[in-house]
Amino acid sequence: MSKSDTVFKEAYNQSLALVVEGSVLPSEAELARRLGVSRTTVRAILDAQVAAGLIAWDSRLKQVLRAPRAEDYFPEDQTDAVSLRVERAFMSRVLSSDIRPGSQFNESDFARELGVSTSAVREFMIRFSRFGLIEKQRNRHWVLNGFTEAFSLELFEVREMFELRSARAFARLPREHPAWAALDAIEAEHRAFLEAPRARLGRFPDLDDRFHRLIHSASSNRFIIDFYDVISLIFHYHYQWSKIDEMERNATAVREHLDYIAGLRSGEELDAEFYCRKHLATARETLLSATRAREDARSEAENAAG
Amino acid sequence: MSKSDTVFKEAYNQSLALVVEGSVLPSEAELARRLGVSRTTVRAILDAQVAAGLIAWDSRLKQVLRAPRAEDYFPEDQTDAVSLRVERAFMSRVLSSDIRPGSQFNESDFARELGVSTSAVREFMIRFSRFGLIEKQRNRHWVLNGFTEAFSLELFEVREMFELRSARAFARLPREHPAWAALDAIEAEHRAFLEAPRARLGRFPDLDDRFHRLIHSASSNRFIIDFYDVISLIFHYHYQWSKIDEMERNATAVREHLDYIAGLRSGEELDAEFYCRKHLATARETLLSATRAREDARSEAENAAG
DNA sequence: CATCAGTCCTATAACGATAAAAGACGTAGC
DNA sequence: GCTACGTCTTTTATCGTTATAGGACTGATG
Repeated sequence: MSKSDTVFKEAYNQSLALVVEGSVLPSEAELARRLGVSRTTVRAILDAQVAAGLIAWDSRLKQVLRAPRAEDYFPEDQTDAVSLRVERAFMSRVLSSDIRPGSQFNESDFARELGVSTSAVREFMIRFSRFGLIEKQRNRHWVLNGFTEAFSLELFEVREMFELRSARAFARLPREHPAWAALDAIEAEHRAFLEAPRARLGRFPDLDDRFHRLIHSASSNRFIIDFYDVISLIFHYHYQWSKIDEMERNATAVREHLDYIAGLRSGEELDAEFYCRKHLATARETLLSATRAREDARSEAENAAG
Repeated sequence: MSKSDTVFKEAYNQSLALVVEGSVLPSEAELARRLGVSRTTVRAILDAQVAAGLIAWDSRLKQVLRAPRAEDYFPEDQTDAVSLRVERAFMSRVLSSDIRPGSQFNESDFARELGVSTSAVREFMIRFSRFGLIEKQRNRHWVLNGFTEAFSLELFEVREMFELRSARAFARLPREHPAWAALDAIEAEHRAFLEAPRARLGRFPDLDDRFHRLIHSASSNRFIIDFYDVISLIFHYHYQWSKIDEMERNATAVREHLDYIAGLRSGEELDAEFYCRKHLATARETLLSATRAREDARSEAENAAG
């Protein structure tokens, strides 16, 4: 095989939303813009829609013939890039409790298990090594460091430094800076969350991510902003993994965010700093308790085995 | 082609230092340890030495027949891993003044130019992207951000945060901690430098690197320690590129390091912090002036061309 | 005359293959 | 009984190839 057609499949699925009976599809360039792909891919999608009998396509006229049915969609698992599949498989392995820190990791075994090429795994490992969970010596195997308590502590030490600095920078931004408008919008989303938390269950991680990224962007420092990718990834998988008390944790975080936002708005750097620290301390504890639980589970399993 | 035999060639060249007329080579395992390679590679080296008539090899006896000559060595450019060649070529391109920030970068052209495969370039780019000088959008080309003044400022902002924290942590280390002994050794090297700077010309970058890495290690934080790789790489190529006033700059840095060391030893965190800040300010200025000179050269060239 | 589609070329993502290097295991020699 | 060597297996580094996606150019169309 060669390059996978996940971009095509994902965009094809998205494009079906525009296929409304009796309507006419826009120009290729317009479709390309809306779907976020190139015109080449759009043309491939249109060809496929013709083949499926969804549309009639003659140059400028793209007439919808029938509404899409469930079987017109590509299965979801085929729409993710190989790299994403590798990432997910890898993270679920790292987050699972049976990884001993310092254990070796084999590229080709993992590739075989997932049904992808060794290069795909290899490139993932290289990309992933900046997250501090794996390391390698030249010409030797990769070593899994394990998602340990030490890792969480080190991660949060840097996060605190970076976010405090960013929060202070944010508080100093001139009032006409677009970041304030973005903050207003995010604050509104938070209030909506408080009002109907149940309806928005599972959508907090995304909001959380956007909130913290906005804060970090005020640093205007690519290293600080990039570092948030590490935190973001860890939290992304962490949320998926530990669903206990989700509602309560989210509610706490939302309230802390609102205080934090108020602190930023006050223009008093010390206020911003105070609420920033407070929120980070909570987030730190949440992550640490999960990390400890996993480490306990692992050592217990080892004792039982040994 | 497949995996390159640079490990073999490099180790072969090194092994020739042990080939002294009339002597006998140690065991395979011992050689492997000394050369830092596997026994497999050692055996390949011994085979090659036999083929070159350098030694007679019969099981445990490895009798040297003649001293190595100049032509017994592999040329130096064949002893570097492909990845290292890619790195060097890439850095000299980024550091050269004719890169416009935001310009595109083509994997296959670069691969053809260097005579390596596209995968080699690709893996390098992935590895290198954590240095903040390049970026990519999915399914699109790489973008060179350029080694601009903004880059240097952002780099130093983070460096200051990390090194100050590390220096404070260092000052707090208990006196029996091995880091203090390492610091003693490095201090002695600095004093030797002051006494005979000319004899040690060109060897300061290595000393500088080891000194700062030692400081950073006191943070016990993998993210802080890893970040020093970024700084180290930038400085490595920067030193090679800007040789003006080298002696003077080195002498200043050595004196600042000695003050910094004294500050760490005093046990007063404020002292350590003061001299740390002072040294970092100098380093920052040095890098910035070089960055500005390069940016000026570029815009001048562009004006001349436009 | 701006927007659209047809066509073609180029660059990237992913693959599988191969030689180099690492490493494991058993046996021989001192 | 330890150390060293012979042999074999496993794993990585690097390569070249292929299908997909991006993008540029050009003529057609309203």
